[in-house]
Formats: sequence, C-alpha cells, structure tokens
Amino acid sequence: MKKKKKNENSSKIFEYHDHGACFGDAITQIEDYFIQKKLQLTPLRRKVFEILIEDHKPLGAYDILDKLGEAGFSSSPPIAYRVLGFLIEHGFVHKVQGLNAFIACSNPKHSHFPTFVICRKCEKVAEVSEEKSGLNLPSPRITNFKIEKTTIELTGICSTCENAEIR
Amino acid sequence: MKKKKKNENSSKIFEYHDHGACFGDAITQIEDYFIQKKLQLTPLRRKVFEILIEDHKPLGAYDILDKLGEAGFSSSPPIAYRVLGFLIEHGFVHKVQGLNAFIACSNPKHSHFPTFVICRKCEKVAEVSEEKSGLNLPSPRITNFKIEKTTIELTGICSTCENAEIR
DNA sequence: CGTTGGTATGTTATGTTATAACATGTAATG
DNA sequence: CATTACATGTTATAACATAACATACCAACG
Ligand SMILES: [Zn+2]
Ligand SMILES: [Zn+2]
Ligand SMILES: [Zn+2]
Ligand SMILES: [Zn+2]
Repeated sequence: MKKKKKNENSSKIFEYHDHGACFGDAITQIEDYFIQKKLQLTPLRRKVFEILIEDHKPLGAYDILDKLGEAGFSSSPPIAYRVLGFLIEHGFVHKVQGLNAFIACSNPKHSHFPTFVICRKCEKVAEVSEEKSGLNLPSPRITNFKIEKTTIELTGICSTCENAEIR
Repeated sequence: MKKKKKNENSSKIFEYHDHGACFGDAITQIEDYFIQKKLQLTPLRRKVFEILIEDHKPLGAYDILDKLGEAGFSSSPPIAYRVLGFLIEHGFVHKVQGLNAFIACSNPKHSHFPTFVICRKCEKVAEVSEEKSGLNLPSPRITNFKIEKTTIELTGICSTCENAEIR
C-alpha cells in the first residue's frame, strides 16, 4: 500500500482552490448558459457576477452596490437586488441567509440543493454539494410536501480557527 | 396482515395537533426548565413565549412588539430582540431565517438541529425533528469542521395547496 | 444599613437590509 | 411607427435589527 502524504485525503472544506481557473470557468459557464437560454448577459449583470466571483466570498447587497458605484453603474438598492434575484433564479448566485449576503455559486452545473458551511470566526464560507456534505436530502418529497428550495447552512468553527482558540 | 385505514400512516407534516395540550405542555416545560436552571421566567419573557406558542406560527419581531404593547409592556425593538435572543439561547424559540420570523420550539426537550418545512402558499411552518425529516446531519463533524448550529429550511408547497393550484 | 455587582428592562437614536412604485431607455415584432 | 418585452434608473419608504446609555430591582457583603 502506498504511503499517503499527511492530510492528502482530508478533503478539507476550506482548502485552497485555483481561483484563477475558477473565475475563468465561471465566466465561461455563465456566458454559455445565457447564450443557450437566450438571456441577456448585460454589462450590469456581468459586473455583479464578476464582483461576486472575484473574491469568492459572501458580500452584502450594499457592498455590491458600492462596487457597482465605483465601476460607474447606478448604485441604488433596487439595482443590486434585481440583478441578484435574477442571478439567483438562474442558479449562479446563492443567498447565505445567516449572513444576509450573496455568494457566487461554486458549481452552477449541478442542479443542486447546496449546503453552506460557515466558520463563525474566520467567516469563510464553503458551498458543499449535496453528495459531499454527508447531508442527505429526503426524497424530493417529504410526506405530502414538495420541496422547491432548500436553505441548509451549517455554522460552526473550522479546524484552523479551533486550533487557534485559547481555552 | 391487518388492513390500514387510508392515510393512517401518512405522518402528514402539517396535520392537526391538539394545541390546547401543546400550549399547556410548553408552558410547563419552560417553567420547569427555568426553575431547574435558576433562570428568571419574568412576566415579559413569559408573555413573549406565550405570544409565540399561542398561535404556534412564525411571527416577526415587530408583530410580537405590537402584541407586547397591547398587553401593556414596552414595545421598543430592543425589548423583543433581547427576549427572543434569550429564549433562542435556551432552545424555546427558533428563528426562521427565510421569513425573518420567530417560532416557538415544538419540542424543546430534544436537543436538536431542527428542520423547518415551509409552505410558500399557505405559509404554514412545521418543525421536524432530525430523525423524522429524513434529513441526516453528518456526524457532528464534517471533515475539519465542528458544527455548532444549523439552519435547515425546506420551502415548497404542501399537498393541500398543491391540489388547490390551477394548472 | 449602604454599597456593590448582577440581571432585567426601558428609551433614544441609528444602522442595515429590502421593496414598492413609477419613470426612462432600448430593441425586436408585426 | 405602434406595440410589446425587457432592462435599468430613481425616489421614497418599509422592514428588520442593534448600539449605547439610563433606570430599576434584588441579593450578598462588610
Ligand atoms: Zn473561486
Ligand atoms: Zn451553488
Ligand atoms: Zn401547537
Ligand atoms: Zn425546536
């Protein structure tokens, strides 16, 4: 049996990801999707998505508005909320309820009921796919109920922050 | 094999419950808990809990404030938020994030990661215990993360409302 | 006693998040 | 060119939440 490097298979949730690639892929994906669905990826929509994918962390609507303002767009609240709503509808953005914030989807290709794992200390947020979370959604139905949307957020502390905590 | 009545085992999530009993039990439970923990179940705290358990549905903080006002208590926002925070800490109230609303816990005895099932049409909300939801939380840990709190909300449509929808 | 510390509540002001309602611009369709 | 659909702009306000400080009460201590 081959020796494994330490932590090689730890599948850390907050581990490094190649964000250069992530960013490019995301842009390509949204472009393709919009063409395929005959939707308009307008400068405003593109900009909002870029803002969110740029540092790939949750941003409040008003943070986004500020950045829109800096970039020369209008920055009144409905602008952000409308575009965010639209991007959410199409699965490219999620709302993190526990933070009143919005985050670019990590994998829009998956039709998913995403789980968000949120460290209360470093405030990192990871989107985990249904399979990976160990969290099994019931059948698409619980008895007598059709699930259309889920909010699943697990808040706690990541190992890095936990180790740093003084007890 | 014995014949079952129709729907006998349907375990409907929004089914009737004996709310007279539910109300009384809840009051008893909170009284016992507060005595045991040497906490003060003050008139204000009791009233807030009663308001929530009374119709057993989610109420916004400002709805609660109005009812406090009617009952002769102060009704400035911090009053409600403080008491709600306290009751939440002790597991007698939950916040329903998707509705910005608060609801009395259906079973404070269970140390639980509750799941809320929310009908978007009739706006009924059911609290489902971990076991019953068919939703399995991961081990207390996902890799390298310690879960302290969960927000699990399933929004959709209940069978009653679905049947009523015109297609 | 009178002080001190803990806990609960009251009050004012403000901060933060989100939407309603209506106006304007622009492009495709017939 | 009128009609429609859609995207964006603008103003105002609604809805949700907290900061900061003031007051009240009570129990324990010296
Ligand atoms: Zn990334
Ligand atoms: Zn996603
Ligand atoms: Zn009840
Ligand atoms: Zn509960």
